[in-house]
Amino acid sequence: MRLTRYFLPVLKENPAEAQIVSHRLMLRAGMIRQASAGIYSWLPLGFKVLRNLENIVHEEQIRAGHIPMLMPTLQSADLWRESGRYDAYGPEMLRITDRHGRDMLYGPTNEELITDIFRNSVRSYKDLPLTLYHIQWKFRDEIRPRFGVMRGREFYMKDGYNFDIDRDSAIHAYNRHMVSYLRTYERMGLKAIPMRADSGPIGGDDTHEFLVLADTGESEVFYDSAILDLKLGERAIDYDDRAQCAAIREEWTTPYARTDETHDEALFHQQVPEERRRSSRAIEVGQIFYFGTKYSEPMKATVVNDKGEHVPVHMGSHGIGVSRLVGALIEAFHDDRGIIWPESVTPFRVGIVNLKQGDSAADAACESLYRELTAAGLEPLYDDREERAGAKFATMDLIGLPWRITVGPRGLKAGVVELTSRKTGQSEELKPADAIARLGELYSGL
RNA sequence: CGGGCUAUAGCGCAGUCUGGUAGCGCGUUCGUCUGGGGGACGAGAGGUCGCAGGUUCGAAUCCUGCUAGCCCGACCA
Repeated sequence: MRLTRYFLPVLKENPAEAQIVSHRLMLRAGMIRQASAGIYSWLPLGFKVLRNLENIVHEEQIRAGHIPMLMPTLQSADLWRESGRYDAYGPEMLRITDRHGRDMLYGPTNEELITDIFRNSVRSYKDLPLTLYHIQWKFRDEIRPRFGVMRGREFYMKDGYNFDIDRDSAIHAYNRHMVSYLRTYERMGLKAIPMRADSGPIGGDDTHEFLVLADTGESEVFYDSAILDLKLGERAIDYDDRAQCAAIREEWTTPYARTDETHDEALFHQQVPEERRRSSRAIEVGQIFYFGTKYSEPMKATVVNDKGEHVPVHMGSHGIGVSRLVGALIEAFHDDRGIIWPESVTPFRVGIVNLKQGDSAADAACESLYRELTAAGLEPLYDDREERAGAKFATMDLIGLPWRITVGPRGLKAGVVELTSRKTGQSEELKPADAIARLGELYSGL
């Protein structure tokens, strides 16, 4: 993409309403604009990041054997009356009446709808296990939206629902989700810690939240620093292997890690030596639940088991806040000049800065780099504006592309361009072809 | 929902107390010079002063009502 043909309305000054760094940077980098309280338009740059995150989530869900679908944002109140949550959910649920006077709602979550779909189509235990998910906009009419997309009223969320014949099988689904979530966050470059949590209005017995440590987080957390060393890395995972998934859950949930809701100071001291005790702020980016037959019983979602008996299915639900993750990533990866995207989620893989627009050698070198990077799938953003070097650098630093190729007459005389890491600020001078090859290596596997 | 605050050009703000030609910085447009970290000079464009009503010869400014947004708290992916 050429910057002169893109839509990137960056701001030099901080908008007054933005208090925390991710909100400020998303506004300044032209990623979002507020439409009303807690509701945002996603401008092209922000939309690209959102899509990248969504793709990672899809890939990891599908890898775990979960099946994508799409449910509507608007739902009928009838199903919610059936589960008893129409009244229980309270004013946080946005209620709407259609022209016929029917009660509708903008879905804050989808347990009822998915359970309805399931019970109308699945009859036999032979169709289980089944995990369906979708990524869809949700609306929760928060009392006080804030922090930009981290705490919006409208938000984009992956929510999935597993249906299993018995508790053991549903617990495997729970463990499998934990593993796939760990992998998802790891791919985004994030360290997300599963913590024992409260189940809240969704209800259930077993639940973990995934938290990313950040000073601006809304939750207070307590954990054993040893958990920070855990990594899935490249290990082969068989999502059908119950023992392996259970072992990974064990590995990640053995070290003490709890939110303030479930924190037990005495237990914390008993289990964790003082030098490894940590407390911090953190951002919740996902949660998994096992809730057994809480919805299947009232909504009569049953299957026939191998003995010919009708039994309610065991369910769980699992969510990843995709739009919130954009904010969480920025909270985790930024400096005083702007955002620093991990390679796996960056909106463009490399920025090309032409230091002297209009200089025939510089222009030609940039055009050729632009063509070749594009052809190599290394999606570049070419700053071809008539701006001075400083302004171009400032823009690149702000929007946070991990790599930058700087092209100027001075270097071109020696036949080199400069490849710079946004993260470290370190540069190396390379021939253009070598810079492209180097970027190919840096992005291999992504 | 309790407490605090804000609303004036795309963004950041002054002007409101004490009513009288709507301003500044950044951005933006055109031109010239510049050219390796938000450059300089010159010339422009851009505003129903959140909305409605009232007081007044005259309202961004005073009065009344409303709306929207932000911050702290309780609540939440």
